[in-house]
Amino acid sequence: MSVRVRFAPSPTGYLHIGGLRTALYNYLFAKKNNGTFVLRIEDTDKARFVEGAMQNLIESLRWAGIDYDEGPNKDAGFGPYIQSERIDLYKEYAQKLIENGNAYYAFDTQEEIELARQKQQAEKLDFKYNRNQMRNQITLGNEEVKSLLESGVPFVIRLKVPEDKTIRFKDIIRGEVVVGSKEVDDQVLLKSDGYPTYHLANVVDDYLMKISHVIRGEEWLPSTPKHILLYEAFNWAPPHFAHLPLLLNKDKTKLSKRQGSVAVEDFRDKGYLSDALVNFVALLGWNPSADREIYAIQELIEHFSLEKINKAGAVFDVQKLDWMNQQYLKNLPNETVALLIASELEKLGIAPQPKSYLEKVAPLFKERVLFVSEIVANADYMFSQPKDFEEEYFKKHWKENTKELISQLIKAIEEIDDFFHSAIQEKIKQFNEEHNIKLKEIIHPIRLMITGKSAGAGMFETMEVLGKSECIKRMNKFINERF
RNA sequence: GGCCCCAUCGACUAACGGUUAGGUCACCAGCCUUUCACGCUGGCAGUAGGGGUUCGAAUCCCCUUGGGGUCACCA
Repeated sequence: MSVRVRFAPSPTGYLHIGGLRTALYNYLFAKKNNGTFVLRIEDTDKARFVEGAMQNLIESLRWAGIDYDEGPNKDAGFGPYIQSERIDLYKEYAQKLIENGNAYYAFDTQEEIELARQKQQAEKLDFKYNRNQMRNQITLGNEEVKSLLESGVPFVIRLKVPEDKTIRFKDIIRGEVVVGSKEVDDQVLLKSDGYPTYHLANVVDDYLMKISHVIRGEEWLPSTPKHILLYEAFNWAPPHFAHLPLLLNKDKTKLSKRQGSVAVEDFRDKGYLSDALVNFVALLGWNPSADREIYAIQELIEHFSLEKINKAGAVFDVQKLDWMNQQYLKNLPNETVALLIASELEKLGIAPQPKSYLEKVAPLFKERVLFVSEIVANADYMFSQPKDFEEEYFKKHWKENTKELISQLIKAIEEIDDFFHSAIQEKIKQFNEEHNIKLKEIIHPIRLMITGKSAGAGMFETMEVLGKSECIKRMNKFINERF
């Protein structure tokens, strides 16, 4: 049997980080098994329609490097992949369940259901739709139903859950799960607006799209018995199930936007690299060996297995993600980092710099920051003359004789022909020997004058990149304006 | 509350009955050093509790406790 999996998000705005992981695991499983990764859009809630949400979702997936084999605009014969375009299909299948006695029409209004709910709550009972007391095909009889239907009153179709039956299914991650049918409500399958509920739509689609493995979040575990019942009602073989542990907030509740960013696009905007995010998220709840942290997507695919997925939820803690981002950033080619710096400059409205220049700036800073944005923020002096000078730094390293030394040093620096860091270093070393001073005594004042800051990349390298005349200009300017 | 799921350092995890319970992030100390980082070395820190089973339990079983999810004409 060929492996076919799907990621089936509801387009309600953005791609949730938990959704990213679900998509990723589906993707990894598909690729590992030479299978097919399907994207299906579950937009059966008209009330929650969000303009552009689907495009946004697809864009986020693409950014993360997760491309779908089948889905919107990529029909391989199982489409359409957008549920709102499949409405007739669900009606047709709901009808089949009516015919084979596994579902029934119901005409209760929202108010009537609410009333029944309150009544049961008053008696301290859990709410369950009582098919023998409500207005439906069972209490009304077929004749009455027929005329109601003809008169055009709104109706829903509900699943007729067997009275007393033990429902069992095997979850790849959790083992066997057993639930009594008493615990399962007569779920609405077809809503009064003619749209299906999730339960009907996902079962029908998974069957029609020949999905072999349903890999989804653990929040679906409690409703899986309903789905099993539906497969049985249709007389279909159910797919394999794997319910993923949840991603958690720091307080261990289900990851939500109340407690921080959860949208993939937010992480992108903050400057996280997609490879780092994917690597990090992959290792939340799954780990191939634990003796290594950094895995390229191809390696994730090679090692992936559903059996090794953890059962317990995983706290989403960005500390390790930040570290991972740094790891990826410092291993990025300079040309790539240069591009990222360029777009960061543009974002801040700073004048663009030549590509060749940025490629020299990149290696100086890429391994000392977590994000590219920090390069621009911390090393602003690489893009314009420093305006502020750290006073503490000045006090600490500027001595009585420093000014006089610098005047002479500038002359020495002017003599350097090939302004490379090695030559600069050599010249300064010579200068130090002549004046009988240590490197420490001169390098900090130089850093201060040229960068204004106490922290930065290697000073000789920094000088090389800035260039001889710029360095001299800055030193003269400092001396002239300061004293 | 009913039902379901879960439980190893602060966080992510490894150990598929036999290990001084390992690694990574974070934290602390040191080294490196022209600052800041990177890097390197070391340290702190965990099997929720109680019963079994077994020669032997983090690992298997039961109970307790704790946490989470879910109970819509939302997905």
